Amino acid sequence: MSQRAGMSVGRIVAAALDELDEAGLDALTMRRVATRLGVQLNTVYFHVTGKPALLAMMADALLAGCDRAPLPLAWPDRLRVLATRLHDALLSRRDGARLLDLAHPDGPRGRSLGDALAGTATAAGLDQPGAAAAARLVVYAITGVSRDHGPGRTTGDDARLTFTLDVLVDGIAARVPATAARRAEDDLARRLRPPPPATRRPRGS
Amino acid sequence: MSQRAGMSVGRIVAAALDELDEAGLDALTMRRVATRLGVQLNTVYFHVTGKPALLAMMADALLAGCDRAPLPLAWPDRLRVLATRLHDALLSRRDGARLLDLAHPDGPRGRSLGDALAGTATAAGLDQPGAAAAARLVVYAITGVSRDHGPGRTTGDDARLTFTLDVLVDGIAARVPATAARRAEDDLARRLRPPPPATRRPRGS
DNA sequence: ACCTGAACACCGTTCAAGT
DNA sequence: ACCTGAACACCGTTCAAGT
Repeated sequence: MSQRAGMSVGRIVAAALDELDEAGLDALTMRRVATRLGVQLNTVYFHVTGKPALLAMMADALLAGCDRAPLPLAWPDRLRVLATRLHDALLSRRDGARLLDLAHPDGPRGRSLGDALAGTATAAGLDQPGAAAAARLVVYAITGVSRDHGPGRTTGDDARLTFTLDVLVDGIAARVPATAARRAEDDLARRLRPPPPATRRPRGS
Repeated sequence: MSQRAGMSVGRIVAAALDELDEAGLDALTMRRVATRLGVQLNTVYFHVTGKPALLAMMADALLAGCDRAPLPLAWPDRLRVLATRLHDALLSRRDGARLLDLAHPDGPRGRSLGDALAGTATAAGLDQPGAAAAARLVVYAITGVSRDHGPGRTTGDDARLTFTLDVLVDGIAARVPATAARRAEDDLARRLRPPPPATRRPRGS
């Protein structure tokens, strides 16, 4: 019966994710989270505004690290890696995909991943609204694929992810005007050339 | 206080959809549906298994007619028309997109639309698993676009739908092997030739 | 500031009847 | 068969205190 339970938002979010894994999204309850933490219901409410806020923080936590590790430079590979990491993240917890589109994450990790995706589409040569739409489209597609990915790992599931990524990459590539595509390629080539060469001096001077 | 209220599943689903329009998905309650029908709560439960079943039937009703009216023969146009109709259907009711991915519709209209989309992808030249994946992808994308479509009609919303459809059509086209694409084109050309010519008789007989 | 105990106004679902 | 009335076991959220 200690007065101080040493509670924190971080511990609450972690416990809520564990409860999600065990009980599923439909059975996820503020009371169950409190019970799991060995604490009174209102202790949770002291640290967290309410259930929607908790769900948003859970969704955001799920996306942690999706855009952390080093990414390939070429935009198609980068898009594939980002999308695959999102896919893995959503499958790492039970009902992860349902959680994501129930409470779309405005948190830092969600925005960071969205920015990384939009940046990748920009690198492909899309303009700003196009890149934003492409980033959303990737999230829609991956969330859907993850949601329908049954708990029993069917062999066709990886094929569906691959197919989806192929369609998206080819579709985005086709939306890039020829001039923008060439400029994006030049950008990439310039970044790949190991030492950026100084402006060449005329031979005789 | 009439004993017979003349209740039916159809009236209940219609009332639930009206209640959805007025109150939104979060406030949609079995009791509110009953009240709207001027009937006791358990009258609803007599005709409907439970709330999940009602939501599924609502989602299915939302999809009615998406694949009814005549469709263009060429697969890109057909895909665009089907997807646009789905988009319109999801926007025709408040929280329509959220309803759809909360209770994905196994009902007849949902399957019918899914079959129409898969058939369109098959007409493009995709094999069976590819066509199924493409059909799902279209639904994921349109649902996402519709969900993020704010209640205030922004001018950029139609542009986002167009962009999304462009990416999907181009991406699907790129996934079709060259031989399958030519066969699909031949199929279409054969169907467009107005009178199917009888097998030509040898000149002399 | 941090946590408890108790309550409020709901909710989905079910049970026992009525006609 | 169709509908009512009343209840059960919850739920998210809040209020009034304690230390």
